[in-house]
Amino acid sequence: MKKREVEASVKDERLVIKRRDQMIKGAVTLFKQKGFHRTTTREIARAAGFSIGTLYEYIRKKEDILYLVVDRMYDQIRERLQKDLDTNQGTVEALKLSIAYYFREMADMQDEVLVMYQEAKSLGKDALPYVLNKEIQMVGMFENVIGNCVKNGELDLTEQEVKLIAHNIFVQGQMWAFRRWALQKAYSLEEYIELQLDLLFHGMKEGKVKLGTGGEG
Amino acid sequence: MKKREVEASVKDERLVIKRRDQMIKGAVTLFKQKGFHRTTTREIARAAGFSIGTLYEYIRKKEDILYLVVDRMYDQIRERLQKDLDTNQGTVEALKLSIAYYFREMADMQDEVLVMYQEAKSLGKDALPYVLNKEIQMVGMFENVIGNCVKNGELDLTEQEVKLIAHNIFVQGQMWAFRRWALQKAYSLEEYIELQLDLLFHGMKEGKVKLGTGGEG
Amino acid sequence: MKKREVEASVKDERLVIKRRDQMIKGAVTLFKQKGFHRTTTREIARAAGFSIGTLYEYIRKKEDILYLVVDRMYDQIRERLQKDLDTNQGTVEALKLSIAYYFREMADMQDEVLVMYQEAKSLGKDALPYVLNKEIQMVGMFENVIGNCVKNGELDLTEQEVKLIAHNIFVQGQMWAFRRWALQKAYSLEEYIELQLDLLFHGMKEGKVKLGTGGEG
Amino acid sequence: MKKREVEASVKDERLVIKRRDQMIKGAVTLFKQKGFHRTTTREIARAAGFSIGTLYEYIRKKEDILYLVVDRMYDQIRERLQKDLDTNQGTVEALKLSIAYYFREMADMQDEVLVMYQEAKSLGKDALPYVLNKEIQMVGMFENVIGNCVKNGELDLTEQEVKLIAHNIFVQGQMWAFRRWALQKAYSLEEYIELQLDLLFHGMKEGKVKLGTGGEG
DNA sequence: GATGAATGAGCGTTCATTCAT
DNA sequence: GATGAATGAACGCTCATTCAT
Repeated sequence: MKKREVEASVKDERLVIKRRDQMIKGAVTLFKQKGFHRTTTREIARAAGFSIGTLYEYIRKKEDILYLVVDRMYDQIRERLQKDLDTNQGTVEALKLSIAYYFREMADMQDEVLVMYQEAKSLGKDALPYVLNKEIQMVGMFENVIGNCVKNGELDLTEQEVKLIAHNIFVQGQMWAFRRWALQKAYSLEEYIELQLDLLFHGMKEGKVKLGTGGEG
Repeated sequence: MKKREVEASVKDERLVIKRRDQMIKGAVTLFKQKGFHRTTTREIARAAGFSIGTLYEYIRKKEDILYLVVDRMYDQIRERLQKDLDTNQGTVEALKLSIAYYFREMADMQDEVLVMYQEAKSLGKDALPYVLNKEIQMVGMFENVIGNCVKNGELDLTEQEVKLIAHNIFVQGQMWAFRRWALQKAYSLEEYIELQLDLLFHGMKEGKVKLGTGGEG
Repeated sequence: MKKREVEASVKDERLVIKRRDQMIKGAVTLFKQKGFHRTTTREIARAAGFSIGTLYEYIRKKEDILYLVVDRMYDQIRERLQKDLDTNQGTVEALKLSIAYYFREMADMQDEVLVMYQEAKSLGKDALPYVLNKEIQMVGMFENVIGNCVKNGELDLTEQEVKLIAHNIFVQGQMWAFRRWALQKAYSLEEYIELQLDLLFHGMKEGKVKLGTGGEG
Repeated sequence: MKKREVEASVKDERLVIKRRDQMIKGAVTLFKQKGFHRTTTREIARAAGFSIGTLYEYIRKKEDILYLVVDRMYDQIRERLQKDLDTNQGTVEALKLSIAYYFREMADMQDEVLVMYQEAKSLGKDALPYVLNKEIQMVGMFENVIGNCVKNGELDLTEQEVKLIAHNIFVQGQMWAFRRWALQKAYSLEEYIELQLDLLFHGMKEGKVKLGTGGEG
């Protein structure tokens, strides 16, 4: 999918990038604090260090800022993840490390993750698909590494299972952020990672009681 | 936690319930389409079938509507879940049925779940804790049934594991709604349920290749 | 000037009077506290002890209530004043007593006076002249008693002076209320009365320095 | 007491003053006609010659306009008065001129005075004391010049009398405005001034009839 | 005669967006 | 290229008034 371009009146490409950096930096801070809707364009301009007039030289609508912010976030996350997964040799051991790495990255970007998940719906009909596509790509990255383990014979999973596991991992990374109010009281990040990994790989452990005999089979 | 009451000017309790039903029904539809912030009070009134003046006879602030919506959802979900879990005998087999039941219920209330998930943060400082508390209670319900399986000896899990599994189940129920754009293309609901149950109970199945040499055995 | 009638839907005259009494009593209290504009018709109805619907059986517009209230106040003040002045024999001594009496009455009705003076302007084009007429009548009462003193030869004043003195007295009675924030800190009511009387009758007392020769040359 | 500042979004001080001038001018006219509460912000903006949006670039709340209006009036009156009183040599003759000057000024600002007198109570809890303080200062100015006459030996008055006379003068200046409906029919301004001055300095003139003998004892 | 639910015009205020300088 | 004053549509909310019961 082609990158959705945000139009700027200013021609100087270098300047556009610089100003948008300032803009995004300011906007992220504000969105974290008060959300997209409660943040005014004036506030963003001020946080970015220039005037409201200047702001509008680099975007067309307020929503463009949200898009720019979300786009940047995805790129950051994917970039880090990519770098890690590139070194992944397709073993279960490496997979575990990658998942743990991903969980830590997401924990590191908690606020950003929250912004992304709560405000993305405010993106217009043209920007949203583009953003969703980015997420599909990221899930795809996990599908690949898990898929490699299957190819290696280290795991025995159908394609459907692989896909769903990738989604689960992806969501569990976000969970740490969007359920922080519950999870972060009960677990340290490392405990969370260890437990989730264990559950991912082994599921719920059965007790010694025989299940077979009666049940509802 | 005491129920946060939304004040109405109208005294007739029956009428209050009826009008709020209309209101909630209209609001859910609108919130789903455009989110809480983009929905105006006039639109909600119109969707509910009465005037803006009448709307404000039944609430005090726009946010009250969101609270009412979210509160209603939680109550519905919990009520249904409660009813099901009450008949749960604390066996693994029953647990599976309950999880499947929960997944189906959540799928049934997709729109509501989406609203809940994306707009809850717009609730004010007094309503939010109340809502989070409701979620804790619901997660607690799963903790209990899983805990019973542990007591029975059918499952062998620590308390921490039980808690996290409950959270995972809870989130996976929501996932079907908030990741519909990906999941519902790839799976039917029943496939989703079956796969998730399998993963929950058995984790990723290992292949025949020996892993042993290094790792954590 | 004919009494401006406020129309009522209810026919029973007795009831109209009774209900309006309740209404006025409640309204005065509220107007004192928050003024006419900040008081809602619902509040007045509640304070009066009946429903908003009933309120409108006895008036036509909110402004009618203000008129009723102001009208009542004037009647009260005038009635009291009348009673006193009726016994006035037209001597200076009696005039002083009447002025003092009037000052005390106005002090007694401070809140009412404030309402009258701050809200009367909100009366419509038809009610205002009627109310102003009442004030002219009251000022006229003072004009009469002062005029009597002139006729008696106890005072030597032109008609114009009499009229202005009557206005001054009238305003000085109100002053105690509308400048309470300054006067009531500096004087007790009796001090105020004594001082004002002295100034009214003798003006500023000259010192012993000769003034005569001619200007300040 | 520190000046209560009304915040403006616009930075250009010159412009702020200019726009507020327009605003105050328009607002006075409207407040005079219909009072503060019945005047809408849109009307004020229109009367000032700009849009509602622009209006709010120069104030924060509707009440700010009232404050601005009242503040401006006080400043104008005091400034003029100050200028006059500064040249006052503390003689009775000069005092008379100053009072006459003050009466004329107040007559000149009738509309403003009316607004001040009737709407000041609508000022909020923070602006009101500030405004009352201004009035105390103005009354204080009269206290001073009268006090000087006492020091000179031209007048023989206690401190309490001086204070009350100052209040009376102050109120009589306003009277011409707020009782215009009666006074301006009966007197020309100059007549009013002459009569009031005479009454202030000499009180009611006694007739030739002996009062002493017995009175109404 | 009493009620109170319903109405909707109208309020104060905000804020994304424009455009002359 | 930068500025910020100006704009006005649109918002949340209030409340005088009506009218079916």
